[in-house]
Amino acid sequence: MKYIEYKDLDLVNMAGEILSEWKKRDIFNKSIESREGNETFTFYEGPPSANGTPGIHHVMARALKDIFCRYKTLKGFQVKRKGGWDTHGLPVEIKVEKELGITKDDIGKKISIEEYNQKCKEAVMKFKDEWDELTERIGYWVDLDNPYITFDRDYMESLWYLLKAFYDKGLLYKGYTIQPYSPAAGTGLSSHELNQPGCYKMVKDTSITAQFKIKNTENDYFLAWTTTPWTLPANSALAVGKNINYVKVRTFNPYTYEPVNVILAEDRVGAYFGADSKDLKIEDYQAGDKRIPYEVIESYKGSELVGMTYEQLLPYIPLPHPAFTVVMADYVTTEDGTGIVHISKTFGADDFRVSVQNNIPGVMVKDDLGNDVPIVDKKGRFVKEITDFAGMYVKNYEGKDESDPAYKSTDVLIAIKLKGENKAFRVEKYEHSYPHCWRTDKPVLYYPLDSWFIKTTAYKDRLVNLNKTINWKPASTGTGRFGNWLENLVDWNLSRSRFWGTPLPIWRTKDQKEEKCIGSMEELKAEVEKSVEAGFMDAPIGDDFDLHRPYVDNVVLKSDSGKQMFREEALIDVWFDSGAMPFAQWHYPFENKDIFEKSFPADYITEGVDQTRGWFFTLHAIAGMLNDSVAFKNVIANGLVLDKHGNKMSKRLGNTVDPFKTLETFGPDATRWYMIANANPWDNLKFNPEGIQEVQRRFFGTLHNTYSFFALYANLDQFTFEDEEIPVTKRPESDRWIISKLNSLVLAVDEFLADYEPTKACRAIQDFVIDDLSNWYVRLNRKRFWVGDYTEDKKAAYQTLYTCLVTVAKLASPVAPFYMERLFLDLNNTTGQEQLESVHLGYFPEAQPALIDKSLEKKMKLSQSISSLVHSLRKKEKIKVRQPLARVLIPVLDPEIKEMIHEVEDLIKTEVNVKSVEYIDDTTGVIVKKIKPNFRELGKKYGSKVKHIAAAIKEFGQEEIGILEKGSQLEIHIEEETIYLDIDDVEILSEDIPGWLVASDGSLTVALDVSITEDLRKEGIARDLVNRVQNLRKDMGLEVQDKIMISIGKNEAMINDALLDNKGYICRETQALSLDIKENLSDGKLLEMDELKLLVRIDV
RNA sequence: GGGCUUAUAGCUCAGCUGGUUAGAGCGCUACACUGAUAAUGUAGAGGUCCGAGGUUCGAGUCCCCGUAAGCCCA
Repeated sequence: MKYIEYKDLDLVNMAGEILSEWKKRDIFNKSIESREGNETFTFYEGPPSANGTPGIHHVMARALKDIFCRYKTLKGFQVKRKGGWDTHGLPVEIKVEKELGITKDDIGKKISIEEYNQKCKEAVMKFKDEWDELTERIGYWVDLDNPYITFDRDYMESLWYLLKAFYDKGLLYKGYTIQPYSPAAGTGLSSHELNQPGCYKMVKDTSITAQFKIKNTENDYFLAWTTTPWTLPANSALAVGKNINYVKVRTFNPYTYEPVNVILAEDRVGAYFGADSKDLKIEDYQAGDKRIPYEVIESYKGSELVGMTYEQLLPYIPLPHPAFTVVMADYVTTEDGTGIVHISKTFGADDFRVSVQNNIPGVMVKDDLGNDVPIVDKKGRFVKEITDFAGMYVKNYEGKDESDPAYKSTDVLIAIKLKGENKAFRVEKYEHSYPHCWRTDKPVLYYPLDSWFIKTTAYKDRLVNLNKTINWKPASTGTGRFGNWLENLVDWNLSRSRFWGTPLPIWRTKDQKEEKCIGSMEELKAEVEKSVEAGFMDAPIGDDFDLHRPYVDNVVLKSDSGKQMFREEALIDVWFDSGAMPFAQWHYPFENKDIFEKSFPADYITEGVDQTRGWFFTLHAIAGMLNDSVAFKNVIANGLVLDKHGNKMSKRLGNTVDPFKTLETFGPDATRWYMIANANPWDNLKFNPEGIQEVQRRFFGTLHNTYSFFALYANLDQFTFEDEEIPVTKRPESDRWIISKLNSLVLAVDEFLADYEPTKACRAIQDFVIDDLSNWYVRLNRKRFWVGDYTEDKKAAYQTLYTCLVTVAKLASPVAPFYMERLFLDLNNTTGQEQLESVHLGYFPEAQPALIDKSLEKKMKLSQSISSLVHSLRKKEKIKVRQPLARVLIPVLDPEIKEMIHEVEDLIKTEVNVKSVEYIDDTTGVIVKKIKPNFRELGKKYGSKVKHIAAAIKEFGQEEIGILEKGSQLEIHIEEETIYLDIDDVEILSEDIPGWLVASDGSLTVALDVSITEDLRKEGIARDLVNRVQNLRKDMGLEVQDKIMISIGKNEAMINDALLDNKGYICRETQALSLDIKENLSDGKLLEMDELKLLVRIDV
């Protein structure tokens, strides 16, 4: 059987062929089945949403998932990977709304919820086929046949189970958050609705800078500015910035003319006090003066103000301490206002958050049912407790004519009241952008709305600690982005008021006094039966009951006291869906308990860094709170894929890359390799197709060339690895070297992949293939493959190269699964070395440390450096490599180095075509040495004196160097101090050999003898001839193994001698049976070699 | 506004715990090689290591303040 020889490398078609082979032979399943009973490695697939087409970044993400699953499979683990689809949520709904040309309001009116949800269900899998195709074509092995789907009843039942588990632990509660709310429409608005064009409008509002009197002072006030004066009755705290500087200013209130001391940010003084008032004297002030004097009398850091208390501004509803305290908030700026921010817990999202963090209560009143409600009702009116303004709309929701001169907004009325009470420092109209309801065009309020929460804060410390056990790649995402997020955790708002999602399984009585949380289908059925008995429902529900809206909404349950219970309207956050996948993908705990237990937590997950607070968090929170465990042990948070200029890809800019086209052009392997090798996956990737091309040419091209080289000659020699393997120790030095390098590579790649460093692994493989294997080993050993008989040496060469290629195929197979499969099969199918039908069913190569010879690697490095230096000298002297030279001289001071070079002498000699390598040591006395300070050593010993010592060392001549080399100490004087230097404090290098042509690199120096003797010249001519004959052979279209006869026209004696002296060599090299010099050669070809002309004829 | 990341040659990236000439590949220029040949070798040009300060005998590397870009959150 022969190795397949290829014309050229077609990575695209090759991948297609491999793909159909895999399918035909069911290789993916075999890669799992063949590991049955082995230790498992658990991977969780972060479910994509198939309602859009996949992009190029999905290639990156999927490659990253695939690489480690394949690697672990090679390491013997059983790696099951269940695919999944994320199907619920807002993006789906919005897309459907758009398609149907409806808005949220129309749902339940123009279209029934039932129909609408049906549309969503259809839409969400719209592009599933494209996704599946991409997954397959990039070689991402994942079980697409049995995926988990978040809208499945079983999946949702697991979600209900989990929600009930939270509920039973007392971790699921109803509270409120501050959300955009439209009193005119009587509904909350999502951020998506707020982002509709035209929602934000410039409006002129009355803004007030209010004076908050500091407790236990005569007339000291904090100044805080607001553009929503109607929230001032709800003020319960003031916020300052940590690093902002504040000052106390002595001045007068412009409305009451009373003397006041006001505190505000230093940077804002200019905005409140005119420069023209600067020179005025406090004492000269007369009540009513237009210009008011001021004087800065004290200054504070923001942190110094924290904890100070003040009197309630509008004391309608008293509150206990710590209300009316100064707190710190990160969002305070000095761009406008006073640098002190008024906080009303019930009417601002930031305010609410800061209040919760500081235990500040909100200003609230009791409603008829005894529940806490804000001081503005749902219609936008002040409640009766706000006596002065009771029943007044906080904004103009009743449609009053604002152009009427008598019209006064509530904000203005509040301003008037404050002015009168010496509580307003400034009142002015302020134009700013403010959101409006897209339905009613009326201003939006930020308003507390009911929400269901998971009390994540109760487990904050545990979640923080569990996170510390997770191996994050990169680490900073774990400690920084994710860690900080956990440190500042707030309760998880689960509620979404939408239609297409998992309904919250909680039923309540009308009076809100009784409630029930349902955790399974069985439980629901049982409760419904009770309800049917009680006459609340007509019929029981079956096993096929759909848990979606509107069906669950129609379920009315019976409370313990016999009352009707209705479902709380909320759907849950879709992130709960995906975060629950470790449980729900197995329909846990209703089925597959054992599978779940074996596959929890995950060993590895990876998604984009944008998932940090999405999937990564919800996985972590659910697992941490319910199972007291991490959900994943290792995680790669990969970066973005940008266009080649570093811009974000977007449809609008038209710089997106079609993954299918990319795969069609470059094939999956080069694409994957490029994406992983070019930059660490957690860095953003500047995607440039030219980069893939380079990978294709440089890495895959070189590897393929190496294989082709091997295949060509191995086929000629019929090498199929049938013979005994020659012990590595018995192989030539260069074989042992590349085998040593190969084993070092195996260790390195294993280590990198185990450490989730795919980029380093790729680069190591790449360097090995290109530099070590192709450019050095193969180049140096070419002759062994094509000259002479099938000797032991040749066998060793084949075996060595084969081992290198097959090992590279295995090492690189996780990243380039198609090409490496091809390479492996092409090799292994011929030799039958391993009983494997796929490289992916095999095992990761075992490194044999005994075969790693670091000193040999070092030797080879030396020979490479020396060769490179000689090449550069030849080049300088314009002596081509074909011309043999007599000798290279290498000055060596270190006998160890000398010994090492000596061992690779032969290599050097062939590589640079010289007859001998000679060493010059000290004894010859011709070497000029150079001395350099060893800063690392000197720094340790002498610290600040290093500079002076270095200067002294620079002055040293050969004599001082000699002293140190003998092992004696050298005494030098630095600033009246005597310092004894020894050999370790310096580096001694040979620099020059007078009268020779030298080149040096670091500590290596070589000299080349460039004199060409007659013998050398003759040999050069012979080599030249070989070269020309080879060209002729090629021109004649001869095969490598074809034999020829050479005839040459007679020439001058020297040339004839040159040819005859080297006849054996010439014949051997050119596969010639004879070489004759003929007196009269008529029909030869005239060859020009430098200044020579030869008439040559070749006969087959 | 906050958190995190990134910034080194025209481009893509290395640069370990600080050590004195900052590297590689691609690209460019020149030359060589010519049975791996749409390959390969050698050499050259190309750097205020984003900016300003600081620590240190010594900073691309450590600290601080900025600038720009990106992501997430407000």
